[in-house]
Amino acid sequence: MSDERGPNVGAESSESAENTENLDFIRTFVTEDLAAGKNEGRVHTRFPPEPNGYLHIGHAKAILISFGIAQEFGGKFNLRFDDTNPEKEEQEYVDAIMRDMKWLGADWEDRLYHSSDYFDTLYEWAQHLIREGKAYVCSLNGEEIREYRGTVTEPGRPSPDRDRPAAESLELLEGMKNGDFDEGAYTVRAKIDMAHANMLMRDPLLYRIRKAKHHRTGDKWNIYPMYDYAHGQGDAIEGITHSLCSLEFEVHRPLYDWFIENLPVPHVPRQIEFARLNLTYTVMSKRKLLQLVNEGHVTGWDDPRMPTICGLRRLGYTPTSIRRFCDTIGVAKRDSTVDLDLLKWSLREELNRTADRVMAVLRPLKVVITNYPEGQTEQVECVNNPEDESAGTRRVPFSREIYIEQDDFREEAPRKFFRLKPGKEVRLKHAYFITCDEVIKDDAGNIVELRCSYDPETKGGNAPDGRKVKGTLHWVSAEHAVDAEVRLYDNLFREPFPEEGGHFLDHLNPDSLEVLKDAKLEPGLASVEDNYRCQFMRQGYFCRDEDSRPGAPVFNRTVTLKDSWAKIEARK
RNA sequence: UGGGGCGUCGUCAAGUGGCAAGACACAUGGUUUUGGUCCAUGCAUUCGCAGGUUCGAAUCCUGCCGCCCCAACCA
Repeated sequence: MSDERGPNVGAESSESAENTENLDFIRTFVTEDLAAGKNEGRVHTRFPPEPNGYLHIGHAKAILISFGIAQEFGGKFNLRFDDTNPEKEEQEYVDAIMRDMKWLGADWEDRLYHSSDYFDTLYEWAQHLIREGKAYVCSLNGEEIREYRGTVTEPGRPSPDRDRPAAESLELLEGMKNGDFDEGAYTVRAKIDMAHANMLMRDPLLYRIRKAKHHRTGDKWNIYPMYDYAHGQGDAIEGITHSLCSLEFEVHRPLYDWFIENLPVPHVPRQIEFARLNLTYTVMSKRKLLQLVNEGHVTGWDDPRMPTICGLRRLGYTPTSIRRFCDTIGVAKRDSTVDLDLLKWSLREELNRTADRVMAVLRPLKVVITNYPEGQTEQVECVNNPEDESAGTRRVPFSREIYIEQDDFREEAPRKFFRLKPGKEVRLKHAYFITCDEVIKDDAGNIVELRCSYDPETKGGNAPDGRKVKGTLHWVSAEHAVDAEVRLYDNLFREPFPEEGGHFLDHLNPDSLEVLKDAKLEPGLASVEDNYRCQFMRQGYFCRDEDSRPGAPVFNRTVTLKDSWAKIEARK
């Protein structure tokens, strides 16, 4: 009951101490805000994607941080499409983003919003700023604006329109909205400080003229708000308490706060920035991902080699493993690049516990068991998952002719090679011990078949006389095998940092995909559904691809098993 | 260069004045009908560097070094 820490350590204080233990810096801020009584005790976050590309694993981190915090603090989580640039945004992306977020488990319930929902309010607020003398309509063109802005070391100069009377600006704004002017003729700018050390505060743009059709508002608007003028206001309107974003927006925060302070917003949100995710052996920028797709280096956004959510899903990753990964990497402010091995580990960790073990021969080598009765077939009992007894067992046919993996036989093998070699005995998983008696070769000297003999006493894989074998091989009965295509995926890039040292495309891994057309699967695999995940025993975790056709299944290798034999071999 | 950030094991990441958590990776040994899993052990006398304050510093102070972001009518 009582310990030696003294009477002051009550249940309450030790509990709160536990709760603040190991919190990342954002959760610490949220906890402090709650303790200070801010936001009426509410926690409300959001994810604000621009619908101009597909979500990738970096977005998954951001989504899971915002969604996770809302969940942990009993708060709410919104999805808001930041659709302020009609030229780049498309419905296709909107649909894909929602699909991927649902798959990840980030539930926005009925709170789906768009920045474009706020265009009317934003317009009124722009009028408000003009009336207050805090914004004006500027006639400088793009080049001039840049010129007038100055540089990081020199202050800018005021626009000649900076002191345009409010009434005149208001009228011009009305004209901009109505489409009276050409694109580029005018902009609306906040009047802040042309000498500010932060370039973003040098009279930033609120609106530009764009006579583009918007995927939601159609032709209603001829002007569209800039990111900085829309984002924080959207947060305020939705009652977002903690607006979490990546580090590059840190310099935007003074402007974010300026708008909140100078507009009649209903609520004051707080922006907090964290470091975005980088992963070894891949690239994460939308531009580069788009280039990979457009130039045909991959088959599409959902190519299993892509770090996109849909690519990872197709490769065979699970939502749970991605959540686990994001939990493991944590949240901080320092730039970092996470080892791809950690992502792979997250998947293996889950699938080791949950995936069925099945037998599949990727590169078949025929074995004839000469002393096994011709025409006989028997069913052997196989454990589905040694890590989970409740997964049960299944029966797999065994017969005189089987396939084993080419790699599992060597005519000349080192003593450490535990697999099949002439005169040696190994175990066929769940079946019998066999001994290699003869190697059959074609005219070119290629090994085309093995003649082996089995020991009928070893059924199930144990010898009554207690003799042991070092190796256990997976196999598939030739007569019963299901033919399949298997796609062996590897890292898209061969360098851990493809963006360093030359062009990233120069570091593409030419062996990122190997297609095996002649794989042999155990019969049960003929009838599984797309996306079915399992372990191909001794080889890795695989997932049935959507390219599968009746009678012609296709499997993707999601991740290999750890292979310490390969390591030993590689050392030589 | 002006401003804004950041520097703790190979990679992430705790720790915020009391004497370096954890995870991945790696290494070694054991178990094993997956060379998988699992188990055991090892892996930063040191926290970018240099001074200083202190009984005591990764944590406080000073200076320096390095890396990232900002000069789109993109987000």
